[in-house]
Amino acid sequence: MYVSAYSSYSLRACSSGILLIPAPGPVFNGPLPIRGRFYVGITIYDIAKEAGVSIATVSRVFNNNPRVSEGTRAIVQEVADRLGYQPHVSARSLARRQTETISAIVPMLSNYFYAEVLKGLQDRMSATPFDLLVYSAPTLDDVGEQAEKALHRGRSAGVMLFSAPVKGDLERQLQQSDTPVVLVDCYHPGYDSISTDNRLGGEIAAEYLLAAGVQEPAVLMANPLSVPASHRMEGFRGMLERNGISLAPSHLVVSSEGYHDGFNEQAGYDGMMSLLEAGIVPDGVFATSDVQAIGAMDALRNSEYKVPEDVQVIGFDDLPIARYLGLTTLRQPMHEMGGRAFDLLMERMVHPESTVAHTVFAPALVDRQTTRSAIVA
Amino acid sequence: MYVSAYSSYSLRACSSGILLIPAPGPVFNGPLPIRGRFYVGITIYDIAKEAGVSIATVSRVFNNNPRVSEGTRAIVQEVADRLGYQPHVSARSLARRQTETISAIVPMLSNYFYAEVLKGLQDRMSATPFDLLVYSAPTLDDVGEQAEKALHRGRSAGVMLFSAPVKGDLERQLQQSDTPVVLVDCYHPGYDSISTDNRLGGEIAAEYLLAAGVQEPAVLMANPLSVPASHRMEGFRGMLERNGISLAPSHLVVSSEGYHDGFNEQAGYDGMMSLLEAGIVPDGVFATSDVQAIGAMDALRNSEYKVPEDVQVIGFDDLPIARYLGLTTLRQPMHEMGGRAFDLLMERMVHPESTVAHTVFAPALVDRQTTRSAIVA
DNA sequence: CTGAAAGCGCTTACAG
DNA sequence: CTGAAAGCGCTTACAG
Repeated sequence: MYVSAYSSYSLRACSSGILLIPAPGPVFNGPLPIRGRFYVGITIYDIAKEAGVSIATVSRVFNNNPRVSEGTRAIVQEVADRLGYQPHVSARSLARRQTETISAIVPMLSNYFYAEVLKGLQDRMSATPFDLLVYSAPTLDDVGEQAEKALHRGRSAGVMLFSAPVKGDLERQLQQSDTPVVLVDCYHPGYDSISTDNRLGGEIAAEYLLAAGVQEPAVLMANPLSVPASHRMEGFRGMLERNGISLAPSHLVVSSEGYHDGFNEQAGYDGMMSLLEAGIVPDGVFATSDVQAIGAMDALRNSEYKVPEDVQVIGFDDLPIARYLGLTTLRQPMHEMGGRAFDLLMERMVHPESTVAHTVFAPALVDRQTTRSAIVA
Repeated sequence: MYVSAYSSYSLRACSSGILLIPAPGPVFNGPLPIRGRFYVGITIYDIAKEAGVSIATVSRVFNNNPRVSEGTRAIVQEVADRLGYQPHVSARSLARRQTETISAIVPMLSNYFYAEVLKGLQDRMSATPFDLLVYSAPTLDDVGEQAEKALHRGRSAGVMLFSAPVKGDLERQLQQSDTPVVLVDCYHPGYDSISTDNRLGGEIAAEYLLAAGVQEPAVLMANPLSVPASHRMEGFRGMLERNGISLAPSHLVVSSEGYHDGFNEQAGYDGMMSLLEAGIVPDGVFATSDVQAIGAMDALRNSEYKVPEDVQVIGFDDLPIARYLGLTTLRQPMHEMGGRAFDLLMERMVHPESTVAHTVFAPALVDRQTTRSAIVA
């Protein structure tokens, strides 16, 4: 494979006709639209003066307080529009003792599972006044650090914590905070949560592979610190055992990457290669995520094994891409999970004392071409 | 294909051992860790009183003001730690006239290109005190709406606008704002920007396909309102013409989806199918994104065409997944783009009046197995 | 090195 | 329906 190194280049007209401008050197001479980092702009005092009312009245019209006459409301509105007034968010938050932003702490944006869940979240949020702060926490230490920021006083109206084991310091952090929390893809008895039944998913995968004639299954697992990955594996292994087949330690390959890594193509590729290099050729592979399955299939292809003829492969997640790759997998309703997570958070904000609720989705088998049963049927 | 409908279920112990709790109904009886949506917690007044100093002094130690004696600094610190004090972000922003959050307006999180760029951004940001607000703007109207929120007074120290045509209302919005802006994957003479040379990418794709023996190329393009997609296509077509080959209108299929859709697998699939159904079987296909290429390959597979033997395929982006799919493509340095975008924004915040700079990356050809030259070589 | 005071831009009882 | 005033929790000259 050949990769020409990319480079950023400057100071020449490139093929697209865009004039490239180096950091120093005056090229653009038009008026600079940017003035600084300080807030300027007009306040309620400006519009109060202009409209001939008090600031209280101005504030009332912007808060849709009914106790403002139509007349004054109209003139305030007109002045505000003309001057391009907009409330200052920090001042408003401070005075209201309430903020309109919520935070999501996710292991990494470049994990497509999270991208999909966040998409669902955003779609649901778009009809609300809330803004979304996204914190990235690839390692367990990062989770604590980012949680600290997200739970900062006045920072978030609520936080959604993704895929984190809630115990120890993190558990303490959450307990000390008054911010509503919902857990996504993880569990703790004290907090609302939304997840899919990972054990059940593993069980379904095992049943399915068994029915498809697999006799020597292997598991490509992400980092064992990941609770979802562990549950998927345990469900799989348990169902195997209930069918009289045991999962040999040699057939369980675990990613050594950081706590929430191992959910990527490379880990799947490496895991599959390590199996193959050890002379192990399973006839069925359960990967704890779709991307791992994709990596594994690449390893199989490079080693001249055919999927599903030689090796059947099943993933987990059902990313949109899985469909176009013909990947058999267990679907998590990612979009819906994001939307529901937001609903739960709103519910908790409105009723802080209501009973904690856990929503668990059942994963659904999506039968495609990387397994044999589809062919048989 | 069979998909069992997933469902959320409640009130039974599921296989994973998690007790499912319905929304109403008391099951969790432990102490509720959540108390409400209002800020509580201790302020500088509390710690000033406890430490026997003024609030000014407390503030100074938290702002690392050197003019505090070591002794008082130590006691204030101790009291603050003991009481678990943390500054209130809104109060601080208001008083400082400055906020520590920046905003990114992206078409959609579920487009993996953005997920990768944002990852690069986050990685760079993690060493800074800044937080990231993510706005999602799938349609052109949404862009205006979200920009309005992101540019709200006091909202963002800076905003990064992704893939949006900066003209008309949007241009006006930016001009009226004092917030530093950097453009990512788009261009305007008045704002710092970072992008890749899309036309050049198209040209390279054309040259490459031609060299690989393609005689009847086709283009699978995203929505024509997308400037990057248009430039890629134009570069491709131009280079073809310079080589005496013209791109017939029948061989240019354009997605009819919304302004920033068409960058997805389904669009690639549908585009390829429409070609095939019209009896057109190109021997080379340039897709304006990797995911479109993946969709197209699925269509080809379903129609029993072999890649690259019958049809060569080249994508754009070089998502991590492309490598494991053997997809030949043009790489954009997504991670680096995110990091650089942040640097540009910081630079602009510090030097509001400095010359506008445009950074353009040259896309790099990554030669893999969906084209023939790799095999020939 | 430290404190009193004004101010950041809103909201919201409290009177009228 | 409207206004004066206090307050949200900080920061930052200004004095000392």
